[in-house]
Amino acid sequence: MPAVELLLHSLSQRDDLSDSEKSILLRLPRVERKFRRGQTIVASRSEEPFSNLLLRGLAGREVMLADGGRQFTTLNIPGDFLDLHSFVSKRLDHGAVALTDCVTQQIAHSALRQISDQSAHLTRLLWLMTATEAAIERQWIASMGRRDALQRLAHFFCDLHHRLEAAGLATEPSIDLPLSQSVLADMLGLSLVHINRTVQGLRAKGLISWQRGQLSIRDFKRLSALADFDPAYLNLVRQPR
Amino acid sequence: MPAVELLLHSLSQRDDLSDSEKSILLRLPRVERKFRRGQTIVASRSEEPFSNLLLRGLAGREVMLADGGRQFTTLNIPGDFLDLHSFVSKRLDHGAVALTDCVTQQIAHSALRQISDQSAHLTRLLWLMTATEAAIERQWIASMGRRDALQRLAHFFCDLHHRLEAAGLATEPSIDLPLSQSVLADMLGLSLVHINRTVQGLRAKGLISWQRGQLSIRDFKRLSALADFDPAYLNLVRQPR
DNA sequence: CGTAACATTGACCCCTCTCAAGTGCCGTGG
DNA sequence: CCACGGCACTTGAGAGGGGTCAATGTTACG
Repeated sequence: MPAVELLLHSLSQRDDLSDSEKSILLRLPRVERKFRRGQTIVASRSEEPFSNLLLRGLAGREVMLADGGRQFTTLNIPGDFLDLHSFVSKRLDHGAVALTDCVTQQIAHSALRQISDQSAHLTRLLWLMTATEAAIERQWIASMGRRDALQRLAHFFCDLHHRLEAAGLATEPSIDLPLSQSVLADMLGLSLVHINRTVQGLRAKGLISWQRGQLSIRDFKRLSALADFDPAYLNLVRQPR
Repeated sequence: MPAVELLLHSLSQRDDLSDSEKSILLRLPRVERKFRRGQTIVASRSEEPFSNLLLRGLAGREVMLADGGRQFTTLNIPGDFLDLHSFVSKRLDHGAVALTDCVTQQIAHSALRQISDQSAHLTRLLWLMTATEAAIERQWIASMGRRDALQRLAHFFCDLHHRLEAAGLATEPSIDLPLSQSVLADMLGLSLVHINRTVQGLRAKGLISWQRGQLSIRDFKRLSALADFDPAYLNLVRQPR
């Protein structure tokens, strides 16, 4: 499925799109690019004249600290923009890294600018995308501040599963998660060793299994309860915006 | 200074505004409301038909956890919208609380809708405001994940001072910060006791003093270095958007 | 001058980190 | 077909940053 249809799917879940709006999106000029795992998709502080829509793979927004520490602020899935906000902020406050092999489509800011000038409604929906990402990141803050390692990991898995499901990429309780534990550590602000023990903790409780890049959620109810997870922040409600 | 002029000031720092754009902002209908310290300004999950622009006081965005834990995700200062994103997301993913006595101006979503339909440029600038807030929150994540208590507090003070300065509310190295340490603890994801010891740590190093609600930054250079602080994420650059 | 809210201190504990080894898997080359 | 290296995962032991509990100062204010 081409990335723009993923985008269309994602927007359609939040509001109705007219035929002309759909065709504006489908006719968006875009340039496809491939990245190997570990490659930087957009460098921190760069000022590119386009935004990247993720078509395949998983990517992360990373903030590097002076002492070499790394912290991811989001895990992006197909259908997400990695840096839609650079359309308005121009300069990126973080880097975007391919966590698996990735395919993106670059959409020129000039094209987004045309949408912005011509369709107020589409503009609001794109704005909504950045707002939803901000809401996800806010939950992330709550996790880092007030949830211990077990709850934090549980919340991460719940969030990810819900988003993949909404994107139509997780029909079953099982999802593709080909990430190393060291990446997970930098997502959740924990050490590699402790992530390992925490994953084992969730396995021991019978809440998940995770092997060879396949994550299965064995008991969604108990996992959500442990994580104090409530998907309301994902704005998955279709209504006029 | 009326809140809308604070808003105008804030937008003007990021791009030039035409006279007609200024007058659209200045003519925005708005309703002033006062809140006492501790009052909820907007309840979590509420769906209000307006957004709140903070005119005076300090407010926080709070996420409550099931176990009674509280985590703030942002400290808002005068000129900030507390919930501009509710214009597009409709339902709020967090609460907004008055941390001191506050005055806000409520701006109806219908009025924002008119701006959105009539001025693509102003819409992009409002969008930029939410994007900048998201960038601030991303730094918050990096802090919670990878900075220890001392660095985290230092980063918080640097961020706050820069934002107040940009808003024209901190001409000197000294700023009003009438917050209790218990609020700070919930901002930074630390315990009250540890915040107390950390504040004393910064004082002992001669980096700050903080008494009777007055925070003085004694050595900005060393404080920034300690915190690994770089204000680029605040988007304080005037350029076409 | 009594009370409430906030700041400070001490003692002890535990969650998570760091350091250091060891294991298992897989692709490559001999 | 096996040896080898690399990478990710796992495990153990010890240390420390930060948490909790509880008491004591301090300040503001009615």
